[in-house]
Amino acid sequence: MAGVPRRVTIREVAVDSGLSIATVSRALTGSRPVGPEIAQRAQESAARLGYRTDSIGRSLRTQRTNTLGLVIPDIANPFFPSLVQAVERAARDQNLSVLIADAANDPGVEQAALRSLIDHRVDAVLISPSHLTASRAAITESMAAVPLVQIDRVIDNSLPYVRANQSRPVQQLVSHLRARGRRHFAFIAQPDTIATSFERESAFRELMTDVPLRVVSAETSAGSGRGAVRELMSRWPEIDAVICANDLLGVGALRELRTLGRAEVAVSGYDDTLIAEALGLTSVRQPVDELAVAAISAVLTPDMAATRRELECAVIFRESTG
Amino acid sequence: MAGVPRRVTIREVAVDSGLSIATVSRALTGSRPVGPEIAQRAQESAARLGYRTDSIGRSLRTQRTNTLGLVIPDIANPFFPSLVQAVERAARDQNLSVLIADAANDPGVEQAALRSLIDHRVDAVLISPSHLTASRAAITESMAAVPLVQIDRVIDNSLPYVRANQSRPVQQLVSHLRARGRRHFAFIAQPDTIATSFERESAFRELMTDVPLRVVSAETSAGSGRGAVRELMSRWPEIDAVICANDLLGVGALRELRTLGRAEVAVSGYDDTLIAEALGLTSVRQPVDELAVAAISAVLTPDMAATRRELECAVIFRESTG
DNA sequence: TTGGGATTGGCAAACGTTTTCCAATGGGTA
DNA sequence: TACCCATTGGAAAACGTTTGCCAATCCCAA
Repeated sequence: MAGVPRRVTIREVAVDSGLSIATVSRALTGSRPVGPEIAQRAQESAARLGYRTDSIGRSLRTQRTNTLGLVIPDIANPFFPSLVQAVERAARDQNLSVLIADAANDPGVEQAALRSLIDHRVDAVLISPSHLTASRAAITESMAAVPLVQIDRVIDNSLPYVRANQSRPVQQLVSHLRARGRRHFAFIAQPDTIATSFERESAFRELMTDVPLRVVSAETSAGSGRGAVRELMSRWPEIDAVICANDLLGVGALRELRTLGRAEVAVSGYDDTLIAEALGLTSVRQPVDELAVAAISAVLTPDMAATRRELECAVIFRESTG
Repeated sequence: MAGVPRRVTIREVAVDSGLSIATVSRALTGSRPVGPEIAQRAQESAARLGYRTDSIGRSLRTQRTNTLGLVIPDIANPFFPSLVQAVERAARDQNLSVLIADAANDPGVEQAALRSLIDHRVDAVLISPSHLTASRAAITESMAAVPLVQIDRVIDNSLPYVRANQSRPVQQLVSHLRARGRRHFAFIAQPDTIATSFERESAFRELMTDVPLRVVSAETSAGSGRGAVRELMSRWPEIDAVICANDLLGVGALRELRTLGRAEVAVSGYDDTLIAEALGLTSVRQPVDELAVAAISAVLTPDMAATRRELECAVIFRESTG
């Protein structure tokens, strides 16, 4: 194949244009005014030679990479691609690139990922921690080396974060369903080491202080959702509404209820992924774009230490809740 | 917050250990043998001071970044997160990082993404092109600057690629269904500007040369899949098997068939995403891990020009096909 | 004893850029 | 006319690393 051709350097542009390297740099970056005729000469040469600033050279000098690190707990969880997309969009608006690292739900991998990002000299890190407690060490370690903000999942309130309120949507769901006559609620939870899930479950528990509490735990998969529903319905056949900690569990619940001939039971999911829309599953949409924008601006401001933002979700009602 | 502390440089390690910079470098990278006692001194100093090699300095000198660019057409398409994951795993094994760029199904964005990756001096690029024809220009442009290989979707056979055979699974599906008594097949296609979809559709068409051909086009969404099913069933009520170009369409088809009271019709999807498993939808699993490994090794070998690999998929049969 | 080769430490030169100085020019004011 | 200041071009010094060269040392063989 071609074999990659040597890149054009700023020195060659300088020679070609008869200007000094410094002047060419200034003409191209606008870091200081240059005479109009000079500027044009520099730009023309650069264009003709096909010069593109070498980001490595620039980074070495400026000590900035214009790159953001984003650590997500599990890209296979369909919520996170949408977060990735949002962060990429928001980053592009600031002329930043995004280095994505997947923790594969493993705090060990997460720690390695953080170190790798720091080694790559990212300017800042956004992280959605994989584990409520086990992620802490790596995060505090990282904060010594790079500005960092928790996004979506937050495991430490004393550190910067940008989050969405997870309890209000649960309240809205329950009151909406009560208004429509549902009385016997159940909740299918994920492991409570997932920060957001923990908050969703807590919100549900608080709403149930005066009535029987029906909660079962599940793993993050549709199969697990089905098993959870079987358990719920056999223990409490009176159940008429099931709130799930995410969409995948919701899908499993929906399917198993149909199998059991209890399709009249209301079901809701969480995260409003494609699946929810595809199946008419009521779900909760997180404001990913706003989260991304807020997180990036947070992590770039100097007084970032003060940054704590909480945004609101929107409940999307669909057929699964009648 | 802390304000990021200045990083420890190799010079400080040299001073601390009483060795020269060159020797420290060699002791740490192993680029040339050093005496055992010297090596230990260097390593101890580095460890004590918390030295981490600055990748920018290294990259400037070596002209390598140990970073791979991965351009995907649409991260919201649930197949691609699994590809991303596979590429990340394979890259980690080679001590490479992955810079992910999402083309948002837009060749314009895709071109910008490629340029951005090249500006970031990635060592190589893997790309799953967003458009059968419109992606061409940006790709050939990029190949002049960086080794590149098409992964999964291939739009130009004359350029390096690592792909999965898309027609064989369709053949297997059809013959499996025929063996089980299905006779009247239909296909729900995606836009034929998607390379893999185009191949799936072509395979189906070839199988139908002796029998009526029933194909409708749809967009990549469950809603569109439902509409497609309505159209199919009203035109050809005899249909007893629907093959869909991806899982999302399959979900839509499944749902609409149930609505129409035609749940006995067999349905298959493609890509074997979480959704397929959740709903018991027969689907086709692509060998993402093998694709990733092959693509990376391809793009790193010098005689990459010769690289053309084709791997095989596996059909995963589930309830939706009886 | 001496010569030669292998081993290994260090100096200094890159890699490509931005930016700090300095100098030169020109214009405006006294 | 003389002086000062603002403007803008250029030389050179970083940024942190790897590596080509040279030199020193050591060991072995003749």
